[in-house]
Amino acid sequence: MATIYEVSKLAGVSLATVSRVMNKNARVSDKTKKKVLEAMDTLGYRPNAIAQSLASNCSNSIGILVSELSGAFFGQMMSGIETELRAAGKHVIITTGHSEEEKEKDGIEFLIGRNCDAIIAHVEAVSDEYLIEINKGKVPVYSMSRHVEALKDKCISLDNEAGGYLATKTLIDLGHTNIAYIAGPQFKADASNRLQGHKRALKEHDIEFDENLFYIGDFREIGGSAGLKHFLDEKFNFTALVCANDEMASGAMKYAREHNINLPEQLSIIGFDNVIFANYLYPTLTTIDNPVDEMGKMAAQLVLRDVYQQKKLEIERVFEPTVIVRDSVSKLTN
Amino acid sequence: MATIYEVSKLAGVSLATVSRVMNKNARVSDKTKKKVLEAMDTLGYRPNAIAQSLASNCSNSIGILVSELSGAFFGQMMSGIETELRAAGKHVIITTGHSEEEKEKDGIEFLIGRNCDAIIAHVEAVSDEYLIEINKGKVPVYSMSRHVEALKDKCISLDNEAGGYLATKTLIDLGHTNIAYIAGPQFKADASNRLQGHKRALKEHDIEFDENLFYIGDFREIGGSAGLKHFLDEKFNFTALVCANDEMASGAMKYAREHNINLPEQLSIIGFDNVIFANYLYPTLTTIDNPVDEMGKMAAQLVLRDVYQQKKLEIERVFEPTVIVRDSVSKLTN
DNA sequence: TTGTACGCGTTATCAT
DNA sequence: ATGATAACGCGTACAA
Repeated sequence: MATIYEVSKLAGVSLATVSRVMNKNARVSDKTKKKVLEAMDTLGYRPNAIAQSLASNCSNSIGILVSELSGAFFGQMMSGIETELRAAGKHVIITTGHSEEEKEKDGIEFLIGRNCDAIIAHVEAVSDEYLIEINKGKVPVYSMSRHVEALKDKCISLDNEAGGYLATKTLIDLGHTNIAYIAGPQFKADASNRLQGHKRALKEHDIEFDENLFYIGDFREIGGSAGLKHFLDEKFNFTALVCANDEMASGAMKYAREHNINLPEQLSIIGFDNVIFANYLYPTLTTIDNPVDEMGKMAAQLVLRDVYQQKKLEIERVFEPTVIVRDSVSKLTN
Repeated sequence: MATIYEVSKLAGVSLATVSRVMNKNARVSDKTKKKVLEAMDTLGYRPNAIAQSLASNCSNSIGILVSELSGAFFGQMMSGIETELRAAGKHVIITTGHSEEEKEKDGIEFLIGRNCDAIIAHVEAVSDEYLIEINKGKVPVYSMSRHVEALKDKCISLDNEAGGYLATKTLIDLGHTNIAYIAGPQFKADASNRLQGHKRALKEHDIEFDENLFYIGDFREIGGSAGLKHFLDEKFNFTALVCANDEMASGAMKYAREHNINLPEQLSIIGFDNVIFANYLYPTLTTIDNPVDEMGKMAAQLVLRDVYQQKKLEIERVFEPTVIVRDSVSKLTN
């Protein structure tokens, strides 16, 4: 691989001049610039990113920490981030936390050790205090889908409480009053906020929260099946079901079909996230839209602005959820 | 951040010695080793990965190129790769190619520019020749899900032809003879190989390949809906449908339901890949298993062995597909 | 506008 | 076993 030194020799200029034409900031005469460019071309010169990083103390890489690499939710999120960052010539280093405190911390320190200029993390198990503490260090850690007041300038999140409210309110407006709820793991901030929204909607309509109609799932299909099975086995009375994400809704729908429950006539189901396959389920899933790709894009822009002093776009930090009405929910008929 | 220099000063040894205790290869006396370790500890020393890379000419990072970051298929693939690599202390830099030749080349060169020690690529648009050519360079490029004979030591792939054969054969064995086929984009090697397998199965059973019952989709849900719509609009006669991947099968199933076609009584549908949601569709999707996560893991092991001289595991380069029987396929009843 | 020289934090090659 | 010292490839004051 040709180095900057060889380029300078071929072009008959100094190392510094070559460096200057690369980092367009300094002024170089057109003549010499042309000579250098030509030399680069004939040598097929490619700057060594590692050496650049070492000298400039800037790696042009952004660390991303997600819970899982698979799953529609994270896929869309990563996609939003990477597209935006790549267009700006940055690159992403991706690793996983698996929703476990130790692994999440490991992941973040791993990314710091890799000299990332910033980290965008979707963490669920570490404490707010840890996030605050780690942010006192050199590399800024941005939080996705989780709001920490002390770090609000570094958070991009959906108003999950409003989303949870919206989901339940949608069912109530259709006449349902016996509404079961399958929640996500409550140590996860978004899961807990969604539940709070659910409770607020109930309260607002004088419906008492019923522990019997509450089940904590795992945000995966199996959690939805297990939750619905639980409610049915116990013969509890309900006409509608809120699932705290679409995967669980899918699992619940599968279980319902296997047990000959007509959807949505006998049971209305609403999901959360509006992942891609929600529109291909049967019946198509009514759900709460969670624009994760947009949020990922926004997080990337935030980093570009704060860390690399690029652009000056308006940053939207808290996204508002909306209902996507499809076929899995119907009016309560007596 | 403490540097190796400060550690050496505090421990009262030279830079070289500190470096030696880090890279456990060389022999250092237990006494000095202990001193150094203590110094590192009190200073909270963390080696600078960038500087290590520059000096050792090894970045400990592996580039991954996928078509998309979202989608069950790529999610599982990345997950398999990352888990294995991370456990070995390596990290992944992920970027996308979007199935377009220019972007795929861009992506690969981007990763090379980032000094990746190796690249694992799922490419679809670039030519075999390009892959061969790029592999003459310093950084080895491994290919996922695409077999290139001249590069067979660097390829991890599913026998897609056998899979395509298996899918169609499954239907034939159930009595179907009018079998429609929705293919993937034919410039993609896996799509083309699956189709070849389909044709072989037909031929083997003296069924003529019917252009009318052939449609080229896009590997996404929409392609499946469009394909089935096409066949139905033209009123072609068929009792079974092979979709070259599960997404298209999902799209076709949705379209079928919307047009009151009973599945699988009136139409048997088989998919390909066995992505996670295949088991949550209605009816649950019979499909060809494609162990992408296993293949990702294997690719990672291959890199670990060839590039980092780790382990000496047996590498499995070509995986055999199997049928996963579920509910979307039934016997032909006259 | 251009060139010189030093620094970035390691590894690696010699000596000792 | 340990210590100097030269790379590694580039950015950047400072000088010219």
